[in-house]
Amino acid sequence: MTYNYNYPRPALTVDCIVFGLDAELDLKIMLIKRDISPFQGQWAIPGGFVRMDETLEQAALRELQEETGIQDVYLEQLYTFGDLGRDPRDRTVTVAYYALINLVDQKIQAATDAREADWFPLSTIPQLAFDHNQILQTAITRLRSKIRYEPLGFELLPKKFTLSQLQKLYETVLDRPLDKRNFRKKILSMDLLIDTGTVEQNVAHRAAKLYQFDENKYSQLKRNGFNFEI
Amino acid sequence: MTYNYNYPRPALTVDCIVFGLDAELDLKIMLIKRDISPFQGQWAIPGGFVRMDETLEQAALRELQEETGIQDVYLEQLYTFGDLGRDPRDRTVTVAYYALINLVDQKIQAATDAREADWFPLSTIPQLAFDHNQILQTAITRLRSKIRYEPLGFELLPKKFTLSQLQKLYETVLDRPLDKRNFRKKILSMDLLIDTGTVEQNVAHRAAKLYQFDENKYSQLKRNGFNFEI
DNA sequence: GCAAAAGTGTTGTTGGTACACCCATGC
DNA sequence: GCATGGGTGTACCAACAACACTTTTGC
Repeated sequence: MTYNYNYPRPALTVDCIVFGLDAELDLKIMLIKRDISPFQGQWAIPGGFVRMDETLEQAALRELQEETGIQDVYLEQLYTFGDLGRDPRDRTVTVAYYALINLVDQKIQAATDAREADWFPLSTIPQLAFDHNQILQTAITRLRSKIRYEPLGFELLPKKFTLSQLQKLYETVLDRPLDKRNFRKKILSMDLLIDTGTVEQNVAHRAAKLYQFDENKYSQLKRNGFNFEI
Repeated sequence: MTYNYNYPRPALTVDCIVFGLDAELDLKIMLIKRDISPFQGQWAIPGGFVRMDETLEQAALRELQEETGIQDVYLEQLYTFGDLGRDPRDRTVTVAYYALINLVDQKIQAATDAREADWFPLSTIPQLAFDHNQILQTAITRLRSKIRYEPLGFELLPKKFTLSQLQKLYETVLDRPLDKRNFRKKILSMDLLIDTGTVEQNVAHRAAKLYQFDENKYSQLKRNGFNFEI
């Protein structure tokens, strides 16, 4: 077909699944209570319209900043949803992203612009506005498969973390137990963790070593064909 | 932010990378010569505007049908591109898809609506309109990684194929040689190929057995946690 | 001294890789 | 009979899985 700019256009939004890992290593997502119709009073994931002068990623980052105060976050495009009935008022296509953050490092205040917002554990997600439950499901599936071959886990943990925390995170996301010795052997053999020389504080048992992910080394190895894998 | 439907909207298109495998097992993509501005006379991938009454996937299928005559094709969403300068005339966001077909089975006529269209081997892709080279690069990367853990290869081959054809396809896409005995051992051990009992015809050497991919068995195994992998 | 989590090696099994020759067919 | 690709097995090695006890620390 030929280009013709006078056809009616679908509305275009971005929406964002924000995964946050709390101090107890529980994985949560941020939801916002809608204060207007449609789906007034229902929970939804943060998002909003794409402006003419910003890229899709810029729009997602801006909405996150405006609605949740989140900044400097790992963000990745997830999928674009465009089914006909997904917005009851208008034809709306949304480009979904997902973000990964650590709730201890960032101290996100859930509600910044007076709207109600909160973190929900994955086990207690209510019915969401629009097709947001479907978007969430897609995000969980993506996270679950991608964390096995990309070092996404370190985006969810604090900068310095113990091997047990890392293992527990993988067990949470992959939803199955992992053998402690084998896990440590595998992770340490990749030689991508820097021993910070410090240990965790204020624990009622032997203090664990704190490690940091070596991003520089990883991106160098990756260029040479190395594949991260758990 | 609140919903407001009166903001100006970006134009929304779908574009599609069509991978086709020819009789010589060369991987090609379909390009169409643009007959209007912008990028008039340059090659581009098929695509066009999303209508208000069709989903994104329906739009991609319709454009493929209109511009290339292709029907009944494996189609998957690739990525959504929305950089500001990608269309010189207007803000345009495109949802890119990729399709996989076999050129022998389907006998695609490249040009159906009088416009010039042709199949290009990946080694001789010209400079394309818009950001279509970038989209193509993304599609090649996706195909290369996904063919290793999803049975995409069978979408590119004819329904009945020999093990050598399958191996050559994998060598083409992965861009490295594979060991014949190990490849056969691996593939046959998954027990997903049906021996059709027939052999290829008119070859000047020992005729190879023809196999078919067992889709039913695969989707059943997949539900039980089986992972295809080459 | 006890509770709680950190840390550490070995063995058996499985799957990957490397590798070379005979077979069937058409001409 | 020769050229062409089809088809087959074994041996070595690396990675994975299973598994239990000692160490450190705070109380």
